[in-house]
Amino acid sequence: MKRREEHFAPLWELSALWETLTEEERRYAAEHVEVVLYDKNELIHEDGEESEYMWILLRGKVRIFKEGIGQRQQIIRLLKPFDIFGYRACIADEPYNSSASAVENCAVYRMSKECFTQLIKSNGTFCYNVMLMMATDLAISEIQTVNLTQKHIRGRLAESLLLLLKNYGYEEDGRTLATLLPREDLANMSNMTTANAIRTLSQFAQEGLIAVEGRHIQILEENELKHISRLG
Amino acid sequence: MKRREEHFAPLWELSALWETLTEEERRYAAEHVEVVLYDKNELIHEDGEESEYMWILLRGKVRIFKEGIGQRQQIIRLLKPFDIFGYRACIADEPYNSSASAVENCAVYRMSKECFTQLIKSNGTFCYNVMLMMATDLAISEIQTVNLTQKHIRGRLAESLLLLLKNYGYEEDGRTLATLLPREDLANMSNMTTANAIRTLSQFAQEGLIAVEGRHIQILEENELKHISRLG
DNA sequence: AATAAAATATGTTTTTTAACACATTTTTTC
DNA sequence: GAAAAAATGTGTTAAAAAACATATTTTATT
Repeated sequence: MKRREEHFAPLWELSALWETLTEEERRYAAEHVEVVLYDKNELIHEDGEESEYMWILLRGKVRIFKEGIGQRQQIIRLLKPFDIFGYRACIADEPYNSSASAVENCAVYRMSKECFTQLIKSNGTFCYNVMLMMATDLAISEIQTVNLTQKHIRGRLAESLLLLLKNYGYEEDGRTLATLLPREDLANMSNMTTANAIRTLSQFAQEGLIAVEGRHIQILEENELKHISRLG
Repeated sequence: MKRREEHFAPLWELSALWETLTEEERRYAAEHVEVVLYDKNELIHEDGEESEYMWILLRGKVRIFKEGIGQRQQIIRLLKPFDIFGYRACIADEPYNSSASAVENCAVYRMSKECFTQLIKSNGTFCYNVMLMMATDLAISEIQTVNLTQKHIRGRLAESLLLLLKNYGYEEDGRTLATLLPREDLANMSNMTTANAIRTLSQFAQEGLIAVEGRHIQILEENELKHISRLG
């Protein structure tokens, strides 16, 4: 658990959300924020743990997940730089409702719960923007529930691949997903066993929809994947 | 579609949420709210439709659901009087993300989107309370995703029965659920086919966990149901 | 009250997916 | 760089749940 200090752009230059802070609030926030580094697969917060911080991802990828029955975990969302997490629990002043871990080596800003809720209370625009973010997360969660419960394996995996594309985009070649996930994570996103994720991925490759080389996945037939995802 | 006017307590006497409005805001809200009556099974709003109102349930029960593949519908939540709905879409200024229909004859207050968002913008405490509500809904949605994807049929049905108990409680006899739902709704809550909901309900009755008489369901072994729900 | 429609109940078959097993490859660790 | 551990790939079997079928009961409609 190395926790070196490092330099990053100030909070208010990261995203539209933090721009809404006043000069005074910026100073206040800067005092209550610190850089933390996490190693690949390191746990950032755990489901059920008392909430103490909210985080802003600076570098790397983070998975938000819940453990279900018999250690099976469901990935709820994957984060990219400047996404925030842990904010729901801070607002509700409840324990975290899910766990977060680093997909790869990560850097984050960590802000104390007190600071975050204070900013929400003092700045209406900021509050409204956080609210909008939560409204988006709620809609996504409800859509995801139906996707995961009603679609078949192929549909669920296609959905996950398209989600990765939407979230992280392509490498410079314009075809290879800019995401290197182990098959187990793909399975945990798609509510299936690892063996079935591997098998279905092979099928997609055989059908020429994707090309697979280790964890590098090329999307060859996006429209066909969309079709499979839509049908179930 | 009968829409008779009827008298109900003013908004601010309904729940803690609306108490936070100032005198002026109460007058403003009262002007933008109207009573609407819905018949059993009548659609209140539909997934994908442009959001125009948020609602406060006054009398009856409402189901919030999403249609998935092949007309299968997933019930996301069931509402009781003074619960609000349609607010997420209004805040995000998006189309509704789910549909709402009356489980039984219902009365609601209907408030225009403009009024609701205006109140949120003008009243910080009110805004924070709405935010708390959304934080709760988000946590419930994420828990529900894992429940519905990872538990087996018996676990999912037990879960739904316990949810009905928690949400609507018992009749005067202290044993019979104060909820008369068709088996199809039970199935749609629990992510299973109607036939399987009926079958599993019969099994539970045979095992002495519940007693069934038409749509009246008595909970006999709450702890055992909790156990089944926990195990999956 | 008669009829039609919808809901409930239950048995059987088929499909889907998890579980298990094991070989092979890749990645970590010392 | 060798050994150990983890991840990938694939076949087989078992379990879970949907689909289908049909009878019966209840509820709605005229």
